[in-house]
Amino acid sequence: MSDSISDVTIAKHDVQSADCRKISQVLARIGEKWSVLIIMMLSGGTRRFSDLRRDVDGISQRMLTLCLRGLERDGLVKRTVFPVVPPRVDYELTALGRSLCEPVVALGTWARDHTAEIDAARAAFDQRANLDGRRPDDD
Amino acid sequence: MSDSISDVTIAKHDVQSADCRKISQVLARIGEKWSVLIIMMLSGGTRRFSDLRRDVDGISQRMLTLCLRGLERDGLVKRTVFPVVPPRVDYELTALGRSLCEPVVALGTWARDHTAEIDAARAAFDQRANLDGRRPDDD
DNA sequence: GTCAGACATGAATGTGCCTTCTTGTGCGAG
DNA sequence: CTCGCACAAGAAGGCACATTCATGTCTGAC
Repeated sequence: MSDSISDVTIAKHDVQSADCRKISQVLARIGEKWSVLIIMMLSGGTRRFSDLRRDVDGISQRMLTLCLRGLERDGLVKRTVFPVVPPRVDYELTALGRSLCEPVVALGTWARDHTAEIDAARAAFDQRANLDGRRPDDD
Repeated sequence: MSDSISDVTIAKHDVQSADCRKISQVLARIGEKWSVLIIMMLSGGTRRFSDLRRDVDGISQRMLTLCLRGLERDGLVKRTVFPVVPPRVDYELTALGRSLCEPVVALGTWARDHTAEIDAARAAFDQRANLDGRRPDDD
């Protein structure tokens, strides 16, 4: 195994996996618990903090703040502070954020269409694991 | 706020957010660190454990095992054990797993195309945060 | 007997998201 | 003065994924 062959192989592979790793990072971010909910809500237009808070079932003020901050940091969301009292803060998707909606919707469509299959697979897997009392085998 | 209006509003909203939550769960799963790498590798055809181990830079035997088991449980991957010594175990995408590749690739394309923007947004956000020594404002 | 190969798993630890609870800010109303 | 409003943030703890290290399994070769 000469260095030149090893370099070529690794270099080629790195290019591929660098893409995959970036995918993975993006997925990890938008896969955070509240991200998609919030992105999809903002896809309908600018919303103020309290609107979002009320409409996202189960989210706390704290989590909403954190999530919005993360999305803002990624450039997906724009935050607008109004110099009024009581304070008012609006959030809207940026162009980047809006461009993310399509692939997210596509993935969401896939998830919705295949939920039953995934759940069934999990149930079957767990049943096989329980029956065997160990790792299920295919032999 | 009568019960009927409240019920209608909540019911309608739950339907939407139930979808979003399922999306979020799926995203969280495939957003796990190694999932996409492994899915995309298997998209090229059946691979044996040790092949995957060698080709995924940085993954340990342990993490590969765990990740593959998770994907198998979700029905995305099929595991085939050969009754030979030394042991041989092959993994391949199921039809479900293959159907996932398209949306994942679409999202990956988006991520690759917008990496620079996200990175720039992050840098800008962090710089604003540092300059202000506090929460950046848009006023 | 030991060792190797290929894969799976147990145990302990680290990390980061998630959550709850609490406090802070800046004004106006009473 | 206290309280309310709308939003942001600090502190502490929980939980699950990720990691490292070690061990286990089943055979064949030596």
